[in-house]
Amino acid sequence: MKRREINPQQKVAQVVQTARSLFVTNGYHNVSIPQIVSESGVSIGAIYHHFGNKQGLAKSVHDLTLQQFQDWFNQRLASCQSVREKLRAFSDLVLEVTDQDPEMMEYMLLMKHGEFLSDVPPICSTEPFRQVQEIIGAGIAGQTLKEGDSFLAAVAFTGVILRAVELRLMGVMKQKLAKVGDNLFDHAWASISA
Amino acid sequence: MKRREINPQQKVAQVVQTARSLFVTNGYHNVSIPQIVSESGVSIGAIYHHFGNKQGLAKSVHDLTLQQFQDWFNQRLASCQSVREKLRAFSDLVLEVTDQDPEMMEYMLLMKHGEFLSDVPPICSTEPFRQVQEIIGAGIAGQTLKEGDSFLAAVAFTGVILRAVELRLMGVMKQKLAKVGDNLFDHAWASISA
DNA sequence: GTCTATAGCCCGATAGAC
DNA sequence: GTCTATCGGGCTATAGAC
Repeated sequence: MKRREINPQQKVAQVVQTARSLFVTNGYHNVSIPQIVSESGVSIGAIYHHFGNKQGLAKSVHDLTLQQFQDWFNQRLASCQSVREKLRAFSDLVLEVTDQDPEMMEYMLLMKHGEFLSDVPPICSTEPFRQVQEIIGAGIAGQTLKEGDSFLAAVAFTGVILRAVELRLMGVMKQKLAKVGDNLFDHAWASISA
Repeated sequence: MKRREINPQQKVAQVVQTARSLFVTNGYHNVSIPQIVSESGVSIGAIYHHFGNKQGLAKSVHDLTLQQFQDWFNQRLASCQSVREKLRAFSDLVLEVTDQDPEMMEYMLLMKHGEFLSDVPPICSTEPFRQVQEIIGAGIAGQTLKEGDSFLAAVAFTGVILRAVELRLMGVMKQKLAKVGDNLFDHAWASISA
């Protein structure tokens, strides 16, 4: 886990990863720089050199995390045709990430970014969620989906999926989400299909 | 707002209310006792006398808030017969509280209580949510609702409603929830009905 | 029960050697 | 670029008068 680093880029990456993990587990304000120093193995001087201050570090964590999720989503969307396939791709991605890298999902879904970062929009008004609404809007226009407001339909669809993710992250749901993916998607689809 | 208090009970209540408001707006760790002192008009000595420490104050805020929500829910349930009526009562209560006392709803839904209170179960494994699952379980047994796991169905139903609440609280949704209550309930109901 | 004053701690950030 | 040592500030909690 803590292999010796010589490359400055790897040191930076190590700090970012440690920081996200600690932020998610303990909350931003419960994490001190000295703590990040001891868990990452990078000195306080180096951290301030690279990130300026604690908030700068948080911004890096934020940007890198969101960018990665968006890249993954676009990658999967590329091989989808129908509205149903595209929404399924969203659902699958979210559930898989939750199972395999819960800290990433917890960072995106459960942290109150506004408490420590100013001028970041809520995650859910971010590109991937805009895309989901667009897909659903197209489905309504094409009469695959029930008529009505596309924003509300997107709320309903993502609500079913993301609620399960939240409950899983909070430890209320015991089983892996992969096991209930089909079932969950059926509910989500039923909430919006024509 | 800040009328002079003589009754100690009112002082306590004043502190609790101020504290919840500040916790919700700024986050627990961004709120200092001196800040609560100046906004509530109650001295630091009195606060420590009544609540022991900052966490004791947080515990009072937590218990009082949850108790109030549960009382309201039980009150409304009492006059409902069918599964659909009961679930509608849940939906209506949640949406109304969000419109009328968003701070209360934000406290319940959006705060990470585990970060500052130990040994509190997540809100969603709390009595009202247990009741919703029970109602849905009965609906499945009575074939009003689609067959399947009652926990997952409860996730789906509450997901649709609570996602809308979250988005409203985060400022992503602009309109009052009362305006979209019917629509939202239709989506939520569609996700689980037979 | 309520107040003021302050102790004691830990944090974020900086300075400056290497 | 990276490090250690340290400053200044704001916090929680306590002490003790009223």
